[in-house]
Amino acid sequence: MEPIAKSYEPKEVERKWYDYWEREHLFRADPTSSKPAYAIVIPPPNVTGTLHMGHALNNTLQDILCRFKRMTGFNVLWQPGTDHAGIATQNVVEKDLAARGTDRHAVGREAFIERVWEWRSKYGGLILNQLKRLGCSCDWSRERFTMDEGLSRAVKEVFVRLYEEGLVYRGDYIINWCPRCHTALADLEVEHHEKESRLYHIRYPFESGAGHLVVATTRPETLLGDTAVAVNPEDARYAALGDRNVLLPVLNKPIPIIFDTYVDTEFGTGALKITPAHDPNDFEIGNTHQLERVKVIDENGMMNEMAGPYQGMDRFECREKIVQDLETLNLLEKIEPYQNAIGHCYRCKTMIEPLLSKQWFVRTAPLAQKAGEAVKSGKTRIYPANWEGVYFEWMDNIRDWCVSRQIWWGHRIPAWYCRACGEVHVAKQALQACTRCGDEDLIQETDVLDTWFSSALWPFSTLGWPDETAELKTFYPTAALVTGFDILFFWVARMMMMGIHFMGEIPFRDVYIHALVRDAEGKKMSKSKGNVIDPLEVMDQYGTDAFRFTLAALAAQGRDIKLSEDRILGYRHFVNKLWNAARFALMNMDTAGTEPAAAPPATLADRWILTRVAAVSEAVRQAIDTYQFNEAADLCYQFVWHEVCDWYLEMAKRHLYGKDPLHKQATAATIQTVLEASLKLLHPFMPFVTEEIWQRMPNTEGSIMTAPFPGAADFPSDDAALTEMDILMGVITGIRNIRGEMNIPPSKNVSVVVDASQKTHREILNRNMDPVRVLAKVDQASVGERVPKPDGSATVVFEQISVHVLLKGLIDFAEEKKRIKKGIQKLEKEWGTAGKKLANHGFLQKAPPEIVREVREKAETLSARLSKMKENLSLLEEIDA
RNA sequence: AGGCGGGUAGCUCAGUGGGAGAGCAUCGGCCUUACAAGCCGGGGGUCACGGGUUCAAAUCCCGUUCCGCCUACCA
Repeated sequence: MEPIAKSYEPKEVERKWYDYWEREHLFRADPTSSKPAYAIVIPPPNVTGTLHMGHALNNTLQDILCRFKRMTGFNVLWQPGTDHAGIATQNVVEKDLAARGTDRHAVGREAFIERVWEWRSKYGGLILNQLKRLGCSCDWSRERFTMDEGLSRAVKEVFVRLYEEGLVYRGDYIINWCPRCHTALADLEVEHHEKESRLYHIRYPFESGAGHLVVATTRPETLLGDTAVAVNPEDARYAALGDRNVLLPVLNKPIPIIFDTYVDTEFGTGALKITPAHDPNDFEIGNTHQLERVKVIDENGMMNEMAGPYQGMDRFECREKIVQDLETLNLLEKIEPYQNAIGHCYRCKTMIEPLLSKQWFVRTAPLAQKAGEAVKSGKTRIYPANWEGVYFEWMDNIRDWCVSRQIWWGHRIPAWYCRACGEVHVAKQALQACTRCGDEDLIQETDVLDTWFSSALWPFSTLGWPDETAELKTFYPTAALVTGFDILFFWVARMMMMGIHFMGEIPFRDVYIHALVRDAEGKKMSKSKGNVIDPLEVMDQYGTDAFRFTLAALAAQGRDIKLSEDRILGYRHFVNKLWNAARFALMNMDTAGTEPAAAPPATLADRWILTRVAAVSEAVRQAIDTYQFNEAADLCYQFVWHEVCDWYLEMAKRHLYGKDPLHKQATAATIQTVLEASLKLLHPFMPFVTEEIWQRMPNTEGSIMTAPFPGAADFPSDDAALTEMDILMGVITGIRNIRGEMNIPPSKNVSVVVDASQKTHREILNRNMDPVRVLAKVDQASVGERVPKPDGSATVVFEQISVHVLLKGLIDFAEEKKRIKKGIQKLEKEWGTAGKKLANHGFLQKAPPEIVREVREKAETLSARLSKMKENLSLLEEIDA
């Protein structure tokens, strides 16, 4: 292996180790393993997709979980794959056709679908390769696609079974129609945007006699399809109307006035025009009153033959014209500005047209009830828990799911119609003949299923269902699902419903909902806003490990992530820090040898760092297990940088550079232990750099991926070392503080006199004066009891220890007095609050005893420190005087 | 309209009953043989505002305000 470079260069390293992991089959799951199973199914990215920040975060978190679980002894399956993304993919290929001057209708259905498959085989793997760059440890040998043979079989099976159970039906309903995509959309696929709009007050003349009824509407063009006007039976204004008719303006068609409590007397004029074929509420009212349904707008958003003189006009054009005509007829009372939320297609942003149409639906209520219960009972837990409320809200108010789509790319609905008798057959395969009339002329339904129908089966369809496979047995239910909240309803809720219904068991035990990645201003990243940060560019610039670590460190629960490049830069520095720590360690292991020393590590630093690594390992395990990725990342960061590098390695240098071979070896062995542990702790976050270093280390075997994750039991813990080290750090920091404030250059050594009133403190310091000398740049040092403050010294007080730094000729008395006064002020404030508490009877009586004891001890320490500092101050003042 | 989340240092954010923290930025000192992508030290906060509960509140409750998001069939 080539000599270790001064700074970490991610590019080649990343490719090298990813290839190695794949070559060694380290991502492979084993359905026959005796280890406990841990499975995650990937939220399948669209085949049309390219990696964006959302994917990067989502998959980084999953990879952290998978790598962590492998290292803690689980048989891990991370199931990868892609989604066929019906409308999105069809749009892409259609755009391509348009560029060639043709369209799908000219090409024909079969040839078109063939083209989509071609497109998919050419570009569909793009995002998966990008996931590999991110380091994702998916079991690629099990890659699935929602349209592949096995999954298509599962889709058919589910559809047919639901139909047989009466949970799938076909019927005439108002659906959301996208006139551009030419398909029905589920309620969820409609985005509502607040729009400046107008409320038109239109006069509907009475059929008989004079006068009119004024109706308020935002959509005057739909009046052509009105089949009634409704008022509230409680509304005194209209009580006398009886069963009169009004005349539909322009068309002069008589329509009845009906009474329905749905009508809000407060809104508009209290009279509501009813258009059952073009409004979901009107449709419902039309049903109860058995009104005729008159469709006046067609699938292209154009007025049809029922629209009389307006036939052939676009719906918006018609609106303008009809308003003009109403004005001419003196039937327009007024126009008010109005704001309302209007539905748009989530794919193409075209305004939705509610349209009466024959569609396939899934009856969701019975499925939703069980899916709700599974979370209520805690069988599936949602993290963070506040999403449970959102989940319940949706499950409790669920409406039937319109699953048919009038597009070509997708699972064609397995239903056949008999041309002769009209019988509908739902079956897994085409029938030879109609079972009712025996006719052989059967035609298959042309609609396909909503993309989310197949995604809803993902946790079991990918494992081989409906066959009873070893995979299903081992990995279902899966352990965790990691996803963004934006698809909580689209996907998570539906997987719950389908999983429980068909597997008889929840699809996953935990659902972890992570944040959305926004730009540095907190705006949603979008191409149109131009504020998109491309994860691939970030990886190029900063390295994948730094990027992944940033995402993890920012992934606090319950808050969106504002991604700023500063943070990524900061964590790149951390990667480099780790790299250099390893470089240092490796250089010294070379010279010290790597066999564990004969004598156990005896220095305070060794005992301390091993105790710390034990505690940190445990804390990191806990944090990852509870999805606190930011906590885990931060623990690693603080530990590696500020404990291992800043303190331990600095203290270890003395032995490494010293002449005692035994100490040298013991220290090298501890460094090896601590470095190995650090690498393993960081591996789930930074897979590449940790593997690179791991492979360079002596005495490591195989990949770090298969190394056991550190735990508390792996290291000797020694609580005394923690308190001793606290003392030592306090003294060193104190001296450094004085040096800094007094502007003593690092090249200049100082002498110190330590006055410690406690015997244990004196012992600790006497045993560890060498590290103090090195780390605080001290030449002469002595420790004593009740040592008088030397002339020309600056003093820092820590616990009950005074450290006098001799600064003959260097000291600026005014500065020193200022410094001490500042310190006294700070302490007095703290002492004040502690004293207040202790003077409070309520506190002494009601606070837990250990808290009271803590405060009391603190007050004592503070007061001892304070008196020492004041003593110092008065000494200084004497000298000054 | 309803619901949810947020307001903590200049910036980005942790912290959810007992010591206000991190990273970046900033200021001062350092080319100390792992690392200047570094080392040492300093400064900086009325924890949005008002009330309440509690011995004790950034943390729990109520209200106000600002920001963001989600859901919704008042035309």
